[in-house]
Amino acid sequence: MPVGTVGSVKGVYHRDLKEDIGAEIILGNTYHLYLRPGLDTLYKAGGLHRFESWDRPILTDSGGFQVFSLTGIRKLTREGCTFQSHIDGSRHTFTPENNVHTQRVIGADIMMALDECCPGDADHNYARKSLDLTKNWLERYAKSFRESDPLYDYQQTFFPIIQGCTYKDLRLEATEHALQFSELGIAIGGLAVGEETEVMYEMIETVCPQIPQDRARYLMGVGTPANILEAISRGIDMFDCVMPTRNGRNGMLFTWNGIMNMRNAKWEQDFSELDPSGTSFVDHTYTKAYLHHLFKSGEMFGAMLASEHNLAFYLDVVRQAREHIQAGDFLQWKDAVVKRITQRM
RNA sequence: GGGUGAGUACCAGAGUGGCCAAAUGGGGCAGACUGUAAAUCUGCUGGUUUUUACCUUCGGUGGUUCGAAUCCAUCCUCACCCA
Repeated sequence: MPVGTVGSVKGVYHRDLKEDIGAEIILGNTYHLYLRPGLDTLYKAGGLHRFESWDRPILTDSGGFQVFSLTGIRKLTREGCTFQSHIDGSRHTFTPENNVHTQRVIGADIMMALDECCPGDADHNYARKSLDLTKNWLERYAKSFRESDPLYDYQQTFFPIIQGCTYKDLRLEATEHALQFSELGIAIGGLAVGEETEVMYEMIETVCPQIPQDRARYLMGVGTPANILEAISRGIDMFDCVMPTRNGRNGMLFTWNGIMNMRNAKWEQDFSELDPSGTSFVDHTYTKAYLHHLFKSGEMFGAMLASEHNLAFYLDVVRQAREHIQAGDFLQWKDAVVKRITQRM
């Protein structure tokens, strides 16, 4: 299984799309499909034949997180969630049922269940109710999935999402429930949403041992390169995150030697190559001073180069993680590099 | 030579007797960003001090006043107009 990214599918219709999916469909654009050694054959056996021939499978999110970030213009009910477009105020509704349909239409290889992303600082009572809603939606989603067929000539699978906020009892309950609907993989959601990083790691440690080894574990929305390595050490296989592109656009570069804020004055006269240990062509084609200049000047090209670099770096991180797992020295390697990559340059 | 207008912090530009260390932009310096309403947002930007506070600033000098970036006199500089 090659490590790869799904390119941006935001606003881009699948080449075989059979229905107009409408403009309200919002999809993330940086899925980092790191997969631990040993899972490769699983995917081939799972009937997702495109995984064999195409190293860039499509993964679509349900929109559950968008709804989470829409506080103020959303309404959650048992039926689903209604929200207003920030563009024209029009109302839209996500239900587990129409969400399955949408992701069928897009033709994602991996579809994500519709869930409620519970805030990291929610109390147990709220988290309890939130989890009940997510469980109800998951059951309906699974039913709708079973009763519908792919619209294209390949199989699709969906990942249920484990919620439960920062409460171990809820996380365990959610894991047991979600596993009933897990075919090839399962996701952990509702983390990195306000809680302490250590708490996030605790939740991963709580959940992962409950998941069978042959199931891919996808940690949604995480995170920094260090977060990713720590999560891998706790059993996670897949990630996605806006961080490489968003932070890149805002001038932050992640490298093996630490984090650079390209807007900082210290780079103004630094004509060394962008990242000597980088794997992207931009790392050896442009200088730190040039990128600094682009950001200070507000040139879009700076954001483009930074995104390119960060995506390449993220992929390098997970590729090397795989190699060290295979070599048997992952933990030792991880502890050494985490120190380096988290320092400020 | 005559006339009019203007000189405010790095830049532009408000302010026209006390609530002014001086609005607002820009620039500068830093920070944030984790299933993308995000090429975004936040803070600082005369000096000393942790804050209160105090000190030095609004072209120069000298006045008026309890108090001046603001009023008066004068000088300097710039812009425009007339000759």
